[in-house]
Amino acid sequence: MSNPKQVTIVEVAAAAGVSIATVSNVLNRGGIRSSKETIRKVELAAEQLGYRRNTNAAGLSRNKTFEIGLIVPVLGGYYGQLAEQLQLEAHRAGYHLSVFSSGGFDPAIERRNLEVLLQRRVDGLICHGLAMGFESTRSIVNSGTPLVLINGWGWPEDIALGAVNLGFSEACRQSTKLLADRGCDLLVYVGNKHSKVIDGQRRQGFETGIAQLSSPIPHQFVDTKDLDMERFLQELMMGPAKRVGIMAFDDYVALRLLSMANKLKIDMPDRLQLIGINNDSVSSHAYPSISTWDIPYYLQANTAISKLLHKFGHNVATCEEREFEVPLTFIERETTKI
Amino acid sequence: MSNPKQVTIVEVAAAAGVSIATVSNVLNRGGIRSSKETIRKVELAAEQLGYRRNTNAAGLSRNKTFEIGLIVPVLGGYYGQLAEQLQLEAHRAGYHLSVFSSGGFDPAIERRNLEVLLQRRVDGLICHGLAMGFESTRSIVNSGTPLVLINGWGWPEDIALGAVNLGFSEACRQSTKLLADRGCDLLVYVGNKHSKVIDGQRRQGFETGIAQLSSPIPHQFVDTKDLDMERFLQELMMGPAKRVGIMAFDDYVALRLLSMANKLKIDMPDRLQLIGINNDSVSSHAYPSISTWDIPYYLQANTAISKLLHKFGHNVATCEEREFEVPLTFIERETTKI
DNA sequence: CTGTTAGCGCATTCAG
DNA sequence: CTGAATGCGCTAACAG
Repeated sequence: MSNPKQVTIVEVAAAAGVSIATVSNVLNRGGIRSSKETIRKVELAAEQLGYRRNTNAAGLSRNKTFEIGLIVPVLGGYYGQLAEQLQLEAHRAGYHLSVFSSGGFDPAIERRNLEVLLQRRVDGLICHGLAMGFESTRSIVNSGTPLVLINGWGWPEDIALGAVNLGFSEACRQSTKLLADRGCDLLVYVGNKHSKVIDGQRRQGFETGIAQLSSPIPHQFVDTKDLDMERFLQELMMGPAKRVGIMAFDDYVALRLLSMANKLKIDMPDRLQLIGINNDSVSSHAYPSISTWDIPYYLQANTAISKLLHKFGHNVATCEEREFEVPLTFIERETTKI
Repeated sequence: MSNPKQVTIVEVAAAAGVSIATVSNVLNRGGIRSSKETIRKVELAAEQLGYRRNTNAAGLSRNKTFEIGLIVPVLGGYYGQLAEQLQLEAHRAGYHLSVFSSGGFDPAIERRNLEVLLQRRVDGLICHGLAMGFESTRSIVNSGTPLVLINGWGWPEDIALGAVNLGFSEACRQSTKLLADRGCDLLVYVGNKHSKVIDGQRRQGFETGIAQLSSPIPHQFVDTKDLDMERFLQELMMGPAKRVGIMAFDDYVALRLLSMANKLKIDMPDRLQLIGINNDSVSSHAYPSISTWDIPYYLQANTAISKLLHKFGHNVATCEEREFEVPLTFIERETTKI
């Protein structure tokens, strides 16, 4: 017995001198109206007794919890921003959002949290960058709970309702063009294979961009993990390239490159140009400030929630496509401006 | 009717040819043992039918949810790290943690989330930097749900079980000494009044430190909000001080100062020294890298959860003090090393 | 309009 | 060891 017994509608009913059904009616403002008098009495009694509805009981009774579960890899940066926005959108629709972290792509934790959410009978699920594979996910989530993926490319229809994906690929594609236009004669993508699928999208966009260049430019791929940044930049500067353009995995990777460039006194943007992704606050506060791609959190969150609401039967406009791609917008700052 | 009807113990019982009570027993590994044979039958049936326990119903029935609610001002940086750690500790104790954000100290959102959590009958609550005042909080949380505060100084006993606070004050106090030792002849605290109570702690520690200096050093207070950093740093450099020591509100503020200093080509650490707080990843990746105070997340999370567990009746060691202060540890980096 | 009743899914006595 | 019965707090018909 954890809590010292909370007030229930039974007590409120007694205090107000009405039946529990009446209490339930007035307190939830259902279709049924009550007389002014009873409303007053009930509200007063509820107020005085400090009544607080037990939503678990309510959910049990009507088989609907008005809860949406969210699982993100980590509570910070881009994921955190998204979560905030999702919470807002959920609230707007009368739901609440419970946020869980998979502890940095840990499949075990992710799985546990998924299980917890399902056991809570959440009405819907939003998952970002599922670390588990198709099969694993399917076996867990086949209960009929609607699932919307964020940044989930090519997931089977029987698992997820749909997905809202960020246009990383396109952003990276355009970045190569942009860096080429700015006069870069060597292009490099500094990835992060830790975030497997997202890294894949970015890399692919970069490759596509390279292939579409009007005049070919040498390029290379490296990964943050096995990279000695200092040595890497030094060699770049001693190489034949007059101006190197780097597409960084995200703003944090960009910041690290930028810091090292500062240390090596590399002239930015003359000898080195840099583009990040996310428009994290660090990108604008760094010196020089980092050009980056901004994420339309509102659009992202709104479409994700809308997909769920639609499934719930709410009458909302929602895109038909299963995989909706939201475009990023370029924010030009000092690392590329010439 | 949101979900297309989930499997219940009734069906499992039928399939296994036993009663629901038996199912409940074997599935929850309660005190009561069952025969090997029934265990097998039940587990098989549950497995095949894809049974998943409805924790809401279970919670309703035993008046215990094994859920802990967490409210943080924002899902990112320090707060995010803490949330991750709290989730871990909660898991370890057999609870799960639902994370909510108050959307950046928004009292309305905070209040709504608190209410939601209370209505869900969470077993316990952990709140970080409550935006609402004493009275407001008391009126909401007086239901008997145990509440532990993080960074809540001087809260009345009838509201919160206790608090675990970070030693910001002490860290700032020591920082002044340190900057003085490094030869700074002007000390300034760049605060952030947006985070009222935390800013207060830091400022106070800074003041104390100043007062305790063996030989007095001129000092000043400014606030991030109404500060033109460029002009501010320029004037500092043109002033009489040979070496300025800045205690920044946190690593992000420090990064902004550092970036501006880089832009103005101010020599760090010779003419300007800088200390941040939080040991955020940016502090180590900036150039020059930022000296800062590291937060013992594990200790923080562990004591917070322990306080709750203790209240729940679990037999755990827990500190007696109502307000437990966890000390920060200094990480020296290039902005102060000479 | 208001009260009565029958569940929601599960845990928990208390008899067999 | 197992099962029938009761209740957790609330909602949803359905009667009055």
